[in-house]
Amino acid sequence: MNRATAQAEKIGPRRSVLSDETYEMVKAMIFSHEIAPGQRVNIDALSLRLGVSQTPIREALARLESDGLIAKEPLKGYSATNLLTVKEFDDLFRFRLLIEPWAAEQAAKNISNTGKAAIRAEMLIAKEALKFDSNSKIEALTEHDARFHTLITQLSGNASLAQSFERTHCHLHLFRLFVANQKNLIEATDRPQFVQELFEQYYQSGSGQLAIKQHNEIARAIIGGEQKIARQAMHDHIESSLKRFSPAAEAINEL
Amino acid sequence: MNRATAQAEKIGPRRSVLSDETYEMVKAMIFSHEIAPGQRVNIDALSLRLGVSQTPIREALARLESDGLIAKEPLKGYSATNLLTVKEFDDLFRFRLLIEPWAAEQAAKNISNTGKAAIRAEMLIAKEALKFDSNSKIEALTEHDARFHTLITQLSGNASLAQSFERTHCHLHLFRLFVANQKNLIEATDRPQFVQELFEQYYQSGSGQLAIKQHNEIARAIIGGEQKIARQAMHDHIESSLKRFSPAAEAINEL
DNA sequence: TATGCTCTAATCCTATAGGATTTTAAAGGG
DNA sequence: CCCTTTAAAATCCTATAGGATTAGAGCATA
Repeated sequence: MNRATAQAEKIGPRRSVLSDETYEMVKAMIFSHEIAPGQRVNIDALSLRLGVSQTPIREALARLESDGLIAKEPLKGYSATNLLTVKEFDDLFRFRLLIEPWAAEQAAKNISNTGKAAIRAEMLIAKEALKFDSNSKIEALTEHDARFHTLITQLSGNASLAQSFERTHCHLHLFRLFVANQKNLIEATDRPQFVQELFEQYYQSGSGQLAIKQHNEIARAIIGGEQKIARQAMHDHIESSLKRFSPAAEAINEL
Repeated sequence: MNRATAQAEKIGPRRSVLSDETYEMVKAMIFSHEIAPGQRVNIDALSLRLGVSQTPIREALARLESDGLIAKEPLKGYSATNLLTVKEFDDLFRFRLLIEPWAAEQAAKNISNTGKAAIRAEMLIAKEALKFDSNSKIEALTEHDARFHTLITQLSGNASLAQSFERTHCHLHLFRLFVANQKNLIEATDRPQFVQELFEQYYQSGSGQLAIKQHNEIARAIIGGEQKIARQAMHDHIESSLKRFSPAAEAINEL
């Protein structure tokens, strides 16, 4: 009796296992620079911090290592991977240019009613996100961007491709670049002018609208089943995105 | 003193950590059907079988899950993933057609002397492997194939692409299909004739030579810096490979 | 026969101790 | 003052036992 009662008193039965939750928590910590790039990750400390034992921590870290978010040096320990170098940044976008336009084309080819609904719903969220102010807007837009691109790779119907895109974790990497730049702005106001401009120009005002506009074009093409247009629109969008974020990567690498 | 001596008396200092070795061991067990597709993977049993404690087993399984080789059902346990369905098989090759021809083109563009040497060395190994008999030949050729394609994705210079290819584990999946077919042949000699033919035709006699011939063409083009030819040769090779293996996937799925 | 309960087995998670390795710091010699 | 050697601390990695929770089988009852 009292056992059942005790269980009912909890917020509810645990659905996912502890290691999965831990994985998400640690990923979020990396996302938000609570674990900074390059920083050592102490298992004991994490264990205390998250209130779980070492076992789930280890499983989460093993998965994160497989994802390329955490690096493991045998007998030394784990540490968060560094920010993308310019080369890695470029490779990432080259890779995206290889797979995402094709994904958009296939999505347009195979689009279903549920697919259309999913795209429309996502674009509605984006429209709402534009109304937010500064920081929460950036966060909301980043999340929308991640979901939008993930959705299209899934709608391509190719599981290998979708999984491969997922594992690039490109939005996490881009967001980390953003946070790093932001931190630099706060901590060092005597930075070159161009970093200031970078922040204003590429993250704040016009950039959000531009990305959403491009997303809308892609969405329209896919929903309309126009394969070639969808492909081209996605290609242009990624190239535009590359140009927008490139200075961010370069600025960090020059420090 | 005696500590140094004791260390020297061992076969050598352990380079990699136990969890890494465990990862490779379990992967090999999946590779060879010692852990059959769909079979449950018991942590305790593995722990006894490999002579290591649960901790490294858990880490290895977490990574294998991330690789898509093992599936985890929360609070139920791990199990090896099933063989590729025809759809997954098709997706995988479609994805390879997307990235590998481009990789070959880039490899031709950026080829260095060390790159040339690596390709030549790999093709020499392949030449030797052709001399082996039946089963060991197939194994040697599979391993060569894996190394060859991995090498080219690495020579593309694009880290994202190389990593993405690596994580498809395509050769492991293809080899599992092969083993499954072979097992069927042994255990059920009354299978339709076409499976017999499949085995003879696609795995044994001419197939090895054909793949090596195509590899040689790709190798020549890359070493010669002929981008377009390298691209086309890789494209044709993968399509040829798709046609060769496709019946294997279909035969298994029809069981 | 179908439903509900109990019990067993399996699995996940925790806790803790000890060996192995690296890093840090200090002491001594040049 | 600086460098090398040595010792100690910190950290990682492994091993093992046991509690908590869940899934599934077997059995009783309507």
